[in-house]
Amino acid sequence: MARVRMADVALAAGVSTATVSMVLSDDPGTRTRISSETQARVREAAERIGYAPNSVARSLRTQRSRTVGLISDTIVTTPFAGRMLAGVNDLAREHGYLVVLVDTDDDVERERQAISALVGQQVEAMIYARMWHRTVAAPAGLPGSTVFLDCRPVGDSRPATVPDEQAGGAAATQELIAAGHRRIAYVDALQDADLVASGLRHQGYLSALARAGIAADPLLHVRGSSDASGGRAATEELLALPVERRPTAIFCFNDRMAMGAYSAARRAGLDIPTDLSVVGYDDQQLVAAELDPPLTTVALPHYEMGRWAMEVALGLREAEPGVAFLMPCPIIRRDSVGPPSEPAFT
Amino acid sequence: MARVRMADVALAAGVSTATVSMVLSDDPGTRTRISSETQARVREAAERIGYAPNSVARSLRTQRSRTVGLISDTIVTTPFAGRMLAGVNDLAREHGYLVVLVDTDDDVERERQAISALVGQQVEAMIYARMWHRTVAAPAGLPGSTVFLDCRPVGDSRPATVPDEQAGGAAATQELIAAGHRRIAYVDALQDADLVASGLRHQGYLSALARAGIAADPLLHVRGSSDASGGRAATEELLALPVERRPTAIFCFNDRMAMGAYSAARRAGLDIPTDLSVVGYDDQQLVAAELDPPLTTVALPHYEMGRWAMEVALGLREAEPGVAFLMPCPIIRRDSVGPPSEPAFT
DNA sequence: AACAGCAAGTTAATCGATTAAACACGTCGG
DNA sequence: CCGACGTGTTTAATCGATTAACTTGCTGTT
Repeated sequence: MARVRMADVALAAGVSTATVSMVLSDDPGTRTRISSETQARVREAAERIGYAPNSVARSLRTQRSRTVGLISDTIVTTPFAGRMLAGVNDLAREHGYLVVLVDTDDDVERERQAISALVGQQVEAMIYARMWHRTVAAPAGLPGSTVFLDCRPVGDSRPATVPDEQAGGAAATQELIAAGHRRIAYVDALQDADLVASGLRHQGYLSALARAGIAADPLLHVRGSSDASGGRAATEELLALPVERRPTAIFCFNDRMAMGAYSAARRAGLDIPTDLSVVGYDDQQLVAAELDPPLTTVALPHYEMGRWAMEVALGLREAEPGVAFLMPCPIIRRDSVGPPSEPAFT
Repeated sequence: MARVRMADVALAAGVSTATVSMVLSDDPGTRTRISSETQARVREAAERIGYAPNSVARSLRTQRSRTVGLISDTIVTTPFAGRMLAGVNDLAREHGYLVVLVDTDDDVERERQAISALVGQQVEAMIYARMWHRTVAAPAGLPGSTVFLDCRPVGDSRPATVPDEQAGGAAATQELIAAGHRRIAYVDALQDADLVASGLRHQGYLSALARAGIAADPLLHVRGSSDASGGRAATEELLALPVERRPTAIFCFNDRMAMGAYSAARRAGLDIPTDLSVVGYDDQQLVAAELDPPLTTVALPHYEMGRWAMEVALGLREAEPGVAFLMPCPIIRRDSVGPPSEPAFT
């Protein structure tokens, strides 16, 4: 079961390995032309004895591995990972690259090991991905050709891309304003310096309100843990407000909190969207679309960010140095937004 | 920015590259012993000039790449992928292996390319994963060391692992029987030859019923599309039954269908678990636990299957040839199961 | 004195492909 | 008839590490 080498093909075709190499890597750059007769003989022989090139040897010789390394903190807990990976992977495949994946589980020592393992593998580029939008201190040892995905490296001018959370927050809020709402709550996550998304979405919310000439009511900015139970508790707090201060619409930090808002509304006997409109964030797979009614939400552009990172990594696209590329977050309209039940007057 | 090679270390330490190689790969198998003085000098030099081994060259020489290939159909659409990948990846890391990931998007031509690319990369083993439990015709070109993950190759004796769906279906049903239910429905997916899980879970359901001496009522086996809307429609069908034939508990093919069952129950004014008990399947991340009330379900052992496949691939575990290893599906108890509202009499 | 035995290294072949440079053999213009 | 040139192919160096086989210089034994 010994693998068939180029030398075997050369032997079978009665030529030298140089000829075989030139024939099989048939780019026009091959200096000299091989007679088409010889070419045919070589190809036939290669086919017949089942030759498959050894890319390890090729990589060593050419110093090009056609491989990129992807370092991520956790592929495990987030369903977004898939979309990001898919973006990276699709682009890699389209250009004949292979992706070597390492998950560090957010452990600094593992990260160090992963980086040196990938550098040792001669990866041509590296993508450093976080599964939640964060600012990070770029770890040592990352090559110059590193691209940061879903994180901003501090004091580092290498390319990076993150979602445009602020525009997304504004779009979500605008969606509610456009439906006629004036009392719009923001159900935020708990304060966390690492969770940059929370603050940015809030800024988007405030700016959309300001643009529409609506004064922000601090009572309508509530917080909870960023899961269904937190969203439910925060929403219950809002619904306990005296009726004239109560929101007619809420924008939730994420889809899981929106699930909680659905529960709270249901328990209060409120129908969505008749009595309360809800907008989420993330467009979580198998969740947002499956809620009853399906949730209007803002999508996190993971697939697009993955592609972008890979394009930059492969040098197919220039990135402005020093600033993270803000990827737009499109709003996904479903059925959880309607006009306010009592028309809003100024 | 030229990479530092072993020759540079040798020069810096005043020894030959052979010595450097022996020192740095410090396994006891190194035939001759190098004086500890020289060892120290080599290590110091390597450290000082920042030597990192070139694993491409090493792989070429040793014919061992310490790399395994993972071929999957779709990492994109399923949130399970992460758990499977995590299992594969954790084990790889623990043993110093790297994972090269290729997603074929279920395209035969891409699959062919992926296989030959991985073989060319000299991967030491290959894992062929499907994201949904299926039977597959093993594609040509896969090396003997391939392990099948979440799929059964037909007429192939290479190792494979799939979830023990039948035992899982029985466990879910048993959970409801133990709570006192006798009229237990199975909300199944639509018939689909490829979806082996559906039939197996149904068999488990039937056997648990039989074991408890409960006659299966064909009216209680309904089907719908395998998402929330299908689950909802199927559940509505069940709730439209005359009260004495109506189920007091339902076992859903998956968690998304269970979400639909929740909607249907809610709209019918039924409380879960007081008026209706529900058990799901999959333990879908960020879904099952976030429902209100949190859903009791059967977990798909993706992480464990990923580890198992990698253990077998690395030769750390023997697999019985010709039969797929059935990985147990543990039941995850949450709050959607309670006693039937009217005590069940025989 | 002769030599076995060992410790501590070194030399050089090797893995499988790529590629610059050399070579062999026409052919053609002057 | 000679050299210049073109065409088609081969030779051999190279990528960076590993490792079998060999060298060198001692020590200890008979």
